[in-house]
Amino acid sequence: MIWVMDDQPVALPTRTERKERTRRAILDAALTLTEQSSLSALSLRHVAREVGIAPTAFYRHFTSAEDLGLALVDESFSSLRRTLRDVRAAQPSVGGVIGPSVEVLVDRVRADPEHFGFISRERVGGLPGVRAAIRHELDLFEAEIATDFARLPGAVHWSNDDLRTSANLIVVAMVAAVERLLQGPGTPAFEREVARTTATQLRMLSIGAIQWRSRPQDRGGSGRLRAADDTATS
Amino acid sequence: MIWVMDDQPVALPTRTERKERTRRAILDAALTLTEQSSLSALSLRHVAREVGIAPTAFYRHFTSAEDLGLALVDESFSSLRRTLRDVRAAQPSVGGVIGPSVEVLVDRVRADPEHFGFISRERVGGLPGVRAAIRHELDLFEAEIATDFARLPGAVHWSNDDLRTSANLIVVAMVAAVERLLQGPGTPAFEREVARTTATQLRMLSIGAIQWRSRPQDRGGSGRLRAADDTATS
DNA sequence: GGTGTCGGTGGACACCTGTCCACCAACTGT
DNA sequence: ACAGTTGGTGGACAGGTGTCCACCGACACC
Repeated sequence: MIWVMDDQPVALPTRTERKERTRRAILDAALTLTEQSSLSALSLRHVAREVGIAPTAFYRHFTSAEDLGLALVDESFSSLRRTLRDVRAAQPSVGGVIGPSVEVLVDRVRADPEHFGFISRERVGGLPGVRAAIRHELDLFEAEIATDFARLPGAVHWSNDDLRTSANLIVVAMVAAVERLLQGPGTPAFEREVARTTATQLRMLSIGAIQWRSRPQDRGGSGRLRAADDTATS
Repeated sequence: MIWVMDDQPVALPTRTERKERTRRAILDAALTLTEQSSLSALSLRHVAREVGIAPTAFYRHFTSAEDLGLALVDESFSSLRRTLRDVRAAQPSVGGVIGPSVEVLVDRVRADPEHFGFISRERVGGLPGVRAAIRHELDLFEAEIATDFARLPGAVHWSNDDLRTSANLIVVAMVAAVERLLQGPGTPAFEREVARTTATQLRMLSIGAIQWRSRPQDRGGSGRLRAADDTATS
């Protein structure tokens, strides 16, 4: 590998710097190469060719494709996790946090579609270890949302089960929003439409969750199915 | 290929029957072989070996792997579509349809996890044609649910946008339920837990959707973001 | 009863795959 | 200044891949 800048060889950076650089190049190459397929179908030789190194040099950085995948999962979530935590911390109310959260999510997806595409693809059907890592991250996120709910005034009477159940659907809706963003056209109008739809869904859900939990017979999370199935009609 | 039954050669079935039989065998083999990976990573030779035919014989039945995938999509949805339609037709109310629908879904997934696994894996990141076919099926389903909503008394005032938005989240929640069923342990207790959670989510959502739509300022689906973001708090 | 259709065969083609190995050159710490 | 660590090389290996081709033999139809 030759290091040039402005067509002139530059002072060679330190060894660890160079290693970090090729590591990044491998991660980026893997990200672009899995754009149209999945990590399990990723060819190690393709990555090497894209990066410009010999195939075996890959093993100097990652022990396996799964190892690479785990690094990508970590990378993908770290920035989003931080950003969303900031947003939620700045907003005291559930209703107030929905708009900004969705906006942040849409912004992040636009800024870095490769990482989100990778996550949404490997979330199902990828290598088991990678899949588990993604599920763990989403579970953490779900738990954080449930904690937010629990902090609301009057939340002391809500069961943990129902907290997790509603938080789960929120995460599911956000994942679905990301998938819609990635599969649809990248136009600003489409992004706005998805943001609007998702925000509406989350608001519907929080309204319903609050009404639902305020029913006395549902406190305690006993697991019993509701006797009256048609409470939501008319 | 040799046709035997009870260790005795039987009367050979007609040619079209035999063709249909190997076609089925190919579909089944593809289904079991993609269980751990994705269709795009499916080896045509593996399928042939599993079925017990020469690799090239595959082309007598399908022109490509994508062709095979489309057949599997069709197969996967046809039975579920029929069953769910029957359930919804038999129940006049939204709340009343939730329990049976979830039960039917769980039953179908238990009865045929391979097909549902295939769908949930190929829904994202698979071959583009297959992905599009799955999305189309889910869109149809979403439209049917929206139509059901529209038939409810008082629904004339609801905007089409909001109908689709809530129907979309219902489909999303059901897809997520299927994924949870497939990734978790197949125990009856777990299945009951998922069914209970999903039913709760759908009920929360329908309650919220009804409350949401009854607000005058939200009729018409103009696309304007709500001015008051914290309507759902306290 | 003869003829043509058709599901299936098996070999060959050119290419791609992950991983092992010995080797190298240059950066690093002493 | 030297020895050791280390990122990267390139060839070789034993397989695996999709697809083309000529060919076969039995069922289907006139």
